[in-house]
Amino acid sequence: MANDSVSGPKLTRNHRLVFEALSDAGRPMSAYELIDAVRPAGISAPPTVYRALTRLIDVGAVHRIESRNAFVACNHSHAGGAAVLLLLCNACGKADEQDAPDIARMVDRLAHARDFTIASTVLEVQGLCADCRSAEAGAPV
Amino acid sequence: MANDSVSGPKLTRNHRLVFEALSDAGRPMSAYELIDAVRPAGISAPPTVYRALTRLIDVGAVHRIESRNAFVACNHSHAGGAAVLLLLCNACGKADEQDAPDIARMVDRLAHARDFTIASTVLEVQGLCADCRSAEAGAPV
DNA sequence: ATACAAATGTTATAACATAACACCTCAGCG
DNA sequence: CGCTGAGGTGTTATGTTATAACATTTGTAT
Repeated sequence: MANDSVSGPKLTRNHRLVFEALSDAGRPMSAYELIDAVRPAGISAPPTVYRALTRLIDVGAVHRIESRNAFVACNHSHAGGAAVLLLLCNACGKADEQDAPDIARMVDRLAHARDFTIASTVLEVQGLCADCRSAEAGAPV
Repeated sequence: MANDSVSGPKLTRNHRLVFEALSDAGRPMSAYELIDAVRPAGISAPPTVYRALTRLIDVGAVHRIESRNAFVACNHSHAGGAAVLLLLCNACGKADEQDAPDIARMVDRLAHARDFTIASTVLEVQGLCADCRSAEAGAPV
């Protein structure tokens, strides 16, 4: 687990419960899957989980996957809050978070050339991860 | 309008109605805004509009904006079906579609280095467009 | 102790999207 | 002509994702 202690701002019990559920899963989860996961701890209302997610995203401990309406625990050093590229496998569902400062820089440059002020950046790729591709090749139907 | 005649595969009346509504708007619309827009033409059920959107996205006439659950008519030459970068203004709501073959190439390269096979790519940037930024600077409160 | 800011609990509902199935339309063909 | 099959459409219902609104509690500083 890379982010056991998100040190900066204080996180509450709810925040920690949600983060740990997501982190333990090791894969993206929908908000409602997460609700199911923390229900045993007594959380069962959507707003509670959505609030925790919003907070965790703010502090950089969680990423939202826009193209899936899902969330994933950040496993990544976060050098400077730069944009991150997510490789999303359509077969196993895993999300592989990549640092891509060079790509982020080109996006910045393009935006700047258009006089566009960036607030946030979404870089997501869907496809087949290495494992699933070899599995598919090796074990046909 | 760049895409008045999406020549390739045959589009039906419904497809055209939906595309024209979206194209005429000149901005992103949600599926349900689109339903309202085509209701006068007799379309009023979500599946009808979603089916048209799916088709239009397949033929490249429409883009889905993942970070907004919205759709926008493509205004763009589509050289080779390469990924496109969307600049999304949080103030006026407009979507500015940019060709970014260099960025797409770097994404491809990174994915390839990770043995990841790309099916599709989402590149979206949220922020303030040039117009809205000057408006904000010039007319405070 | 008190008072304020932030987080939480709770109910209800809004917004986005699809399953399932019946019917229609039209091209191709005997 | 009339059959047939594929793709599109209409319709109903429901599933999934997300937030509004407001009462209550908790944590913290004074």
